[in-house]
Amino acid sequence: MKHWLMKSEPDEFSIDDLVKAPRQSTPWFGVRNYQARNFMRDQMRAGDAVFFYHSSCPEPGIAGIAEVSSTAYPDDTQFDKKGKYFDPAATRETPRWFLVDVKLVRKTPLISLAELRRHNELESMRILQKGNRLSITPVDPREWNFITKKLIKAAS
DNA sequence: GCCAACGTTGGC
DNA sequence: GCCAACGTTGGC
Repeated sequence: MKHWLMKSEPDEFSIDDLVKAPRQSTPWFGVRNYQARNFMRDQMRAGDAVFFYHSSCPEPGIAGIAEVSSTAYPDDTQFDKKGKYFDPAATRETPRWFLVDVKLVRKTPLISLAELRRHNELESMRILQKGNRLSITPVDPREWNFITKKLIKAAS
């Protein structure tokens, strides 16, 4: 089982939206970056663990734990001519963009970006590197354990 | 709103 | 294949 961090802007889709979603699950639509797509398409498996991260907001940070709940399949929004995720180069026969379903495990107290930066154990996390913009990144198991067993526990 | 960092596009 | 220009991300 792998561990991941997936960013979402809470104005678009927050941890509370996931709590309220049917079956507390959502297709992770709208990813338009090849590296992030490849993680979903090639490496994610049902049962993989996910940090749900709030970005581009007043208090960025980890807002919950989720899990991958499907293998990858084409992102329907690429075919929607009216939508903002439309991709004219994509066809039903050869889709360009893929997604996985993500299901809530539990909402957690917010572990802020500032808090994450405070710990040497996490200094190599992708999310903390300067210039990092990738919306889906792998998380080292040791970092996963540190965050869940130390930070989230202490904040709960 | 600013701006640094990064990814993509397109002319050559 | 190079690289300048452009658009986007995301913290602050």
